[in-house]
Amino acid sequence: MTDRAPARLPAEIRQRRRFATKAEEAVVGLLRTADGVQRASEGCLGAQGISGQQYNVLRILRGAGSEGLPTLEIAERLIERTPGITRLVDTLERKKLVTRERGTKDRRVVRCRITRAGLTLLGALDAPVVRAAGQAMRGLRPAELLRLIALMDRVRQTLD
Amino acid sequence: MTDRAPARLPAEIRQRRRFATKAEEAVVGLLRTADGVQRASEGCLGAQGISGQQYNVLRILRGAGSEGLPTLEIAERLIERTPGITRLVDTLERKKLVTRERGTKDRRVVRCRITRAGLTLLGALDAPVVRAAGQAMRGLRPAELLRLIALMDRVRQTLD
DNA sequence: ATCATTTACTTGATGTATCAATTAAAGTGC
DNA sequence: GCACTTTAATTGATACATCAAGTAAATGAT
Repeated sequence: MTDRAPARLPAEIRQRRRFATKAEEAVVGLLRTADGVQRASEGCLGAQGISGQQYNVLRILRGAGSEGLPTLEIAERLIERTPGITRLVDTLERKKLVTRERGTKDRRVVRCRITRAGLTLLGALDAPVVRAAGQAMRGLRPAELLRLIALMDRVRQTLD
Repeated sequence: MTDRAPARLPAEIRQRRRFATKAEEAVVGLLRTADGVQRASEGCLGAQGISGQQYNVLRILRGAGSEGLPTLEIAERLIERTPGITRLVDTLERKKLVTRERGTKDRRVVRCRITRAGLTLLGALDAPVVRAAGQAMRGLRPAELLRLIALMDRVRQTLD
């Protein structure tokens, strides 16, 4: 028995290599990081009893102003795409956070608007959400944050 | 009327600014990018009739080898955390892709193992998944890919 | 003018996720 | 040995997501 023969392998590398390629490692890293960041940054929404998707719909409608937006345009702007936009807006309407009315010119479109109550709710969340985002990203210095943003923008440009 | 007074603002900036901070922009970018990349890279799973979470459980169990893993250890290693690990494994057991047996030493733990069928299924997915990841990340050059991975690792280190 | 197509949403069926509460076994203190 | 806590996993209630199919209005083609 010579000492050139490795006695035992560390237990962690029984999987020959965790990722076949760097692209795969990046994909997993992205999903993992997004899950953690989402958890960290959406924690403060629970206090107001709305989900992340509902919050994003409200933000989109606030951004759209008093003209509101057709239902499917909200879906297009959402962070996570969903075929369930109708029921998502249903929920917000039940909570009196948005209103809907069928268009007069084109009677197929349903225009959604945020209510006063919706604006108030969003107002109460603005500061906590910004604070939570800052916390979630505290591991990076400003320049690194910019680099991360730029890299992800580039990834998205080639998607679809 | 001097030309120093701006005549009108572009319509897009009726929302004073889209993000209050760069951290918030990064958080939204992360969620958006992850959603798109997930869609792109998990598309190939549909062919085998399993979800991304199910696929990840199978990969974890393949990595664990023949000893398998206790149910909750799978949950800890998952990309996206879930309280629904029991039912996730239920589904895989129904599909005959994993087996479960209660431990003899500690009768609380349930040890999960991947079956031959599970390994075969994973084997059929390995190449498509790597290919899809490469496609999803084709917007970045190798050095940029490494930088993205490193930045996200740093973000995760400060989470929780 | 009529019919086919597209667009904008809605609905039904089914599956998956999430939270809180529960069971059962193991460890801990005395 | 007996209560007390912790750990591992399961279950029930309810919400949310997803897919396929459907409705109704508008648009386009002949």
